[in-house]
Amino acid sequence: MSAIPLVKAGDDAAIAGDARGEATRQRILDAAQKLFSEHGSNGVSLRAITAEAGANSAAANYHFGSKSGLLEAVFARHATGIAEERAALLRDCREEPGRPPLLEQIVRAFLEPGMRGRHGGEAFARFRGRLLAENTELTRDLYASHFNESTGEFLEALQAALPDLPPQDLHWRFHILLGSMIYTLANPGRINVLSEGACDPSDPDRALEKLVPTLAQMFRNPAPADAASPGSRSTLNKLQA
Amino acid sequence: MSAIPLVKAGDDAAIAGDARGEATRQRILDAAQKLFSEHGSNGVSLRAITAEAGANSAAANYHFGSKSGLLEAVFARHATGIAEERAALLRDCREEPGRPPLLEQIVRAFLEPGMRGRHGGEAFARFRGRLLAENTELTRDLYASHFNESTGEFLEALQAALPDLPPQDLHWRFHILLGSMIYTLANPGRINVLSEGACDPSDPDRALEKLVPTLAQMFRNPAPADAASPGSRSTLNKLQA
DNA sequence: GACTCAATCAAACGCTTGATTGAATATCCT
DNA sequence: AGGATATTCAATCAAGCGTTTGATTGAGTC
Repeated sequence: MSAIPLVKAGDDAAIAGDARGEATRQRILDAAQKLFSEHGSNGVSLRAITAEAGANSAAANYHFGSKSGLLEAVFARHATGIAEERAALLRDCREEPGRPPLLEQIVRAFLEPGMRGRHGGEAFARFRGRLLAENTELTRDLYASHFNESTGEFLEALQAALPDLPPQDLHWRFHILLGSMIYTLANPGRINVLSEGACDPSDPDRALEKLVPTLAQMFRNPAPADAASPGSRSTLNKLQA
Repeated sequence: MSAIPLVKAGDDAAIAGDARGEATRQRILDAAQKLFSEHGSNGVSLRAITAEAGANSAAANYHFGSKSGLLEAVFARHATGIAEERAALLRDCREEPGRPPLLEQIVRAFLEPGMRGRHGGEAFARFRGRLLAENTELTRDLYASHFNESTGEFLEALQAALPDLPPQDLHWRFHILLGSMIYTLANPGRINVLSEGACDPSDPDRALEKLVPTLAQMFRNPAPADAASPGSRSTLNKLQA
């Protein structure tokens, strides 16, 4: 009894488990994903999660070993699918019959799998956004182990499509892409009162429609002259001190 | 001992407060800013903060009333200065002798005050990033009350500089600007293993050097043809800035 | 020298946290 | 059917949480 009944990431164990156990397991994952995405992993108690899932308070520890084990499980449940779909879409870009892949295609191949469709949908998207913001060692490891490989492929594809863009600029523009994606994902419902409905990040389709062409075009812009703002810089610096 | 002018037996405890009290107050603010920015407001205990500050465990509640009171105080300490400097820099853009202000100037006027210089420097920047990610009602109110006004002015200035850009696109591009700024701020030390030093968000000067021209250029791009999603390829041919 | 009062302190309050236990119960296999 | 296994349950644990308390300090005022 005192031994660890923890069901490891083993898929066969999940299949072998009876229907009742698997059902509450999924309900706990759903509840955790929802509450984690709303309040962050530190803002929610295991009790609140199991209550939301209609399970006993000990159920989370039984099924996932610990709170961080539950967090890992919530992440892993959909992250793999996203990475795989990204890779598949990127492959489709390359195999396009004629010319080199369009930037819009590449950008969309990166953004779309994580922003809509299956793979948890909006709930998992917000969950990832929150997690990325927390930026603990655990979350960094989770992201790295699930996404680093496919992200590297996208960087290569972008560089191949933009041979004249210095790698440094390429990385910064990808940084901007990541930031705006995460900022979009993290927005629950709505944020920006100022936009008065003009910009609604909570609608994934609309967000993609706007982000993809804008970001693709941003990638396409030529690298700015490096000493781009010497004039404006000095005028601005005057005011300092 | 002291030459303090007669302090009316009044309520201004802050003025009447002796040097000892004000010093620990500041130490607590510094410690809270640091620890909040590293672990989020839910990830740090008041005890850890007061310990870091070298103060008694009750000191935080004494000086700030509650944990959220402390959070508000940390935020308010520098937020006002940032908003004011932003507004001042934006005014300078408008009063530029010659022609309409450059987009680069406007973008820099928005980004620079919050990313370097005084106003708390990197520590406060990370603090804001973390806070924005938490997105509670409190943090949303804090941001709205301190930044909404000046942000609105920037939106107006950008729209004036880009009269042909539809407001909707304007707001989405500003959304991208915000997202990349916050993503940059939130990065403590380092994140992206993939960039191998090509993109180091923890260096504010370097980040500004890259973000300002890239984002300004993004604003300057013409609005993409609106039928974006059905034929994501048809939008390409048009632009080759 | 008596008095005031912001500031500090050690100690405790009531409560929630993540985790564990052992008994009770459902499910599967032969 | 029956024994093994997997799951649920109520109860409990130590630890940590934010906050409150009453006493103490020490500089400033009368």
